[in-house]
Amino acid sequence: MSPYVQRFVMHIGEMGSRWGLNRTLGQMCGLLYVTPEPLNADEIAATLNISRSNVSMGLKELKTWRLVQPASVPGDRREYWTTPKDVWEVFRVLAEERRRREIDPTLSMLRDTLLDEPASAQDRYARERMQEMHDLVELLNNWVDEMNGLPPKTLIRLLKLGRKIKQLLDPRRSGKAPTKATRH
Amino acid sequence: MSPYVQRFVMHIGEMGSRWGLNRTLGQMCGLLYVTPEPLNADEIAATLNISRSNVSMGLKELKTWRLVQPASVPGDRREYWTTPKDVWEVFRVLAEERRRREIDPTLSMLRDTLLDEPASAQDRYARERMQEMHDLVELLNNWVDEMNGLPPKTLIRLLKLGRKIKQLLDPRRSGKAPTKATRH
DNA sequence: CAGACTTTTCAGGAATTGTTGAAATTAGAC
DNA sequence: GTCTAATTTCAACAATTCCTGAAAAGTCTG
Repeated sequence: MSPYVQRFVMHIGEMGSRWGLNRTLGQMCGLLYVTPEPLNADEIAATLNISRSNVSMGLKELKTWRLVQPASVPGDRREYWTTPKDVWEVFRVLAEERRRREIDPTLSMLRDTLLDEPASAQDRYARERMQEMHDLVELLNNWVDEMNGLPPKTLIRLLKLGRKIKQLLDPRRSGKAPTKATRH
Repeated sequence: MSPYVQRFVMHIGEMGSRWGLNRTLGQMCGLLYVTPEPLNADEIAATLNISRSNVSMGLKELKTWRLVQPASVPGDRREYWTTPKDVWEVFRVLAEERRRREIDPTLSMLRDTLLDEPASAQDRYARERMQEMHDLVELLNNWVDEMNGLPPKTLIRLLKLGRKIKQLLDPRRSGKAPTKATRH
């Protein structure tokens, strides 16, 4: 591994732990992402100086993250691995998986709990807070879904617009008919 | 702690570990969020069945996350604590802090590395991948900054629009700001 | 500044998470 | 089917993270 690549791989490894992966998983991802050809497990182990079994377990977990894809090399029985090379794809997958792990369980819990009757003033207060949290999470979730359905080019255009989007939105209440009478 | 509140607090605790906090930190946040009045450290320790010193360390870290605010109770020397009660505020703070911890360091690393000359074909390939990653992160970062500058109401309106925003983008649709004019 | 009360620090132990080599399993070639 | 190479599993060990009680450091009051 050249120093150039190493700097990147080691950094991604360090960040891995902040991203719900761990150092090794991060390093594996980083390495596969910046390596043009797919690598087999032994190559990964040798490059990162970790055991073969660690690589096996790492790949297993990375599969559940959909961050790693098998590739076969003709005439070689071993399995080769790589990551999606389109960074937008990586980002999308990462966002989806993180939502599945970090948001969805909480949304379920909130839904369940909100069905129960609060039994005291304290519970009623708690319920209000939970309702607000639920509504916010759901709003964001839906929005992400909608954005995901957009063609990438449109999405990029939107992102580049940034705050200017406000101008399209504001001057004469435009877009969807406001169902609630907000203000005149 | 009522079962109603307990369910919420325990869940947030479990999720805490997936959110860069840990179980205790999560529980503390959850408890303070759904409790109407600020609590002092002893109350937190007693409610969550953890040691007083653990609470002290937890509060220390939660302060660095800006998730916890001091509140003083007249005639009581002890410090009382709460979280912001506006869930949007919590969300905004959380997003900022996570970016600071999870994104910013990587952006720096990418900038630094991209200044270096790649020395081989492999390095040049790696550089391309890094450049793309850099550009994506920067685009998203800028966009988040822009959105943060928007008044909350506008932001909510945007989020609710979802994919329909696309219609506003399309120039052919109707020259200027395409108003559907459903106003009375 | 003494005394009472509160918060913070920190070294050591507990718990959790990560890593490994050896053994078991799987899959392909013959 | 056997033989061989590749992969996966798993129990034990290692490393890291978390939690605690005891002690130190603050802080307010008179």
